[in-house]
Amino acid sequence: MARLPVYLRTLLELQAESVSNISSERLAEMAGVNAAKVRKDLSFLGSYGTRGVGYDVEYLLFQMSRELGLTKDWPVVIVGIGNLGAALSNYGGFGDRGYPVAALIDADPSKVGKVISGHIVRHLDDLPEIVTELGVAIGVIATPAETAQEVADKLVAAGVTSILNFAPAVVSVPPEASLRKVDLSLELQILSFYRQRDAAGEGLEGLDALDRVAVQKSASA
Amino acid sequence: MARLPVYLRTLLELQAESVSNISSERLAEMAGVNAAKVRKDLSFLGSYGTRGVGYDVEYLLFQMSRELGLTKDWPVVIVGIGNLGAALSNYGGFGDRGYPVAALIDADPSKVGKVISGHIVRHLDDLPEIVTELGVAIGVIATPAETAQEVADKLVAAGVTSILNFAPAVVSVPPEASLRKVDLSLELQILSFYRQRDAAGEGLEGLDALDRVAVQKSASA
DNA sequence: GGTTGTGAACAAATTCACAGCG
DNA sequence: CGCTGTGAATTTGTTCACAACC
Repeated sequence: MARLPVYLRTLLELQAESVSNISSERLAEMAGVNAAKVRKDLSFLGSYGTRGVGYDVEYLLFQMSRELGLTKDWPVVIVGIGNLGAALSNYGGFGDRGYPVAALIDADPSKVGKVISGHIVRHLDDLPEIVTELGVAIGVIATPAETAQEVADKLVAAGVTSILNFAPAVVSVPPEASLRKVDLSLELQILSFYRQRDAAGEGLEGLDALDRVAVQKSASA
Repeated sequence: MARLPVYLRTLLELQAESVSNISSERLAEMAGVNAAKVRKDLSFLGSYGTRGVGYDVEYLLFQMSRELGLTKDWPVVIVGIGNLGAALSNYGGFGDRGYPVAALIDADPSKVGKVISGHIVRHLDDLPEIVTELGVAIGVIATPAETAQEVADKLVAAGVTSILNFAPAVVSVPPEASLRKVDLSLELQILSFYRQRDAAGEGLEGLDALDRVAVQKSASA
């Protein structure tokens, strides 16, 4: 369930504020969803709430972290050290949250050996050894679109079955692997599409109330 | 419709290969979706196909670009020049696709005035003037979670009604604005969740066939 | 013959609404 | 009495299947 991480984040905020107990209603409000949905989603993990009272923040966090596999680190390898790859390797948000960058990979010999954000760039051919040595769990594809599928295949062959794809291309993986994608220009195109619609109608005629609610939904989940 | 940009990208590939005509079946295969869905989605734009023949790539591209608002540039302002903000400003993918970075903004006086990726960082207080001067259409939030809502409010107040949020926080905007979000750690958490499930079952018991198909779906759309 | 466009059938996701429990 | 957990109702999204058309 793609919404669990959102609840997790909200619960962490509550914990930081020393809130010990929370109702589905308040949690829903903070997470920006419907209360019934929160209860359905949480009941998927088991019955961790107390009727008439709500959910114990601490206990729910524990159960959820366990379920989300956050009790251990998941080393990440970034393939494709162009602008975006270099940017991601320098982005602290991964390591802080249990996804340390274990290695940087590129196929371009002129990049191999360079040090970027404290990591030596290694060659794509060494991928199998790197994965084994460093226990890589997740592969991030930041290559141009043309090579994305090839890199995905090599990641899977090397035993990396969780892949996050930033390349603007349709990539497919065998059923034993999981793939998620983030396409930045695609997000911008969707935004300018809605913007265009709004402007065209000089108001909101082009978009009905339901569409407008949809606009506010997550770009990803 | 969040799938239109995917079709657009596919059509651009076809155009590059000088393919002049395409059936919904082939287009569906390339875009990784069902053929009926392609036809439904495209018919939403109008009747641009020819029965027994297919769709004219060039003509469909023209109509789609118009619909997606890609006939003009949409200047982008990036707010929050930390690791991620700096990374995004240096990422060429925006400008290349019609979303030039018009300005960089931060609230930290020690960052204001610095030159990053060829842009002078300006102060958040100057946002209204910057938006008007440079015709900013889209705001990208790359601040910490705590300030994301405040920045969104200021963007909307300054007249920026299309916002892409990278901060790991729930941000709400008034109905006249559109918001999409990209949360990188959230994507990783979802991936490690699936990975955990796979490992737990030592096979695929924890996940049925339908779930596995869902795993391969887009992380965003 | 081949392919679109679309109503009808189906499936999934969301929301409602309330019984059951603390 | 309040809030969870969940079956039923509703809405939304997808896929099927075929008539209409080139």
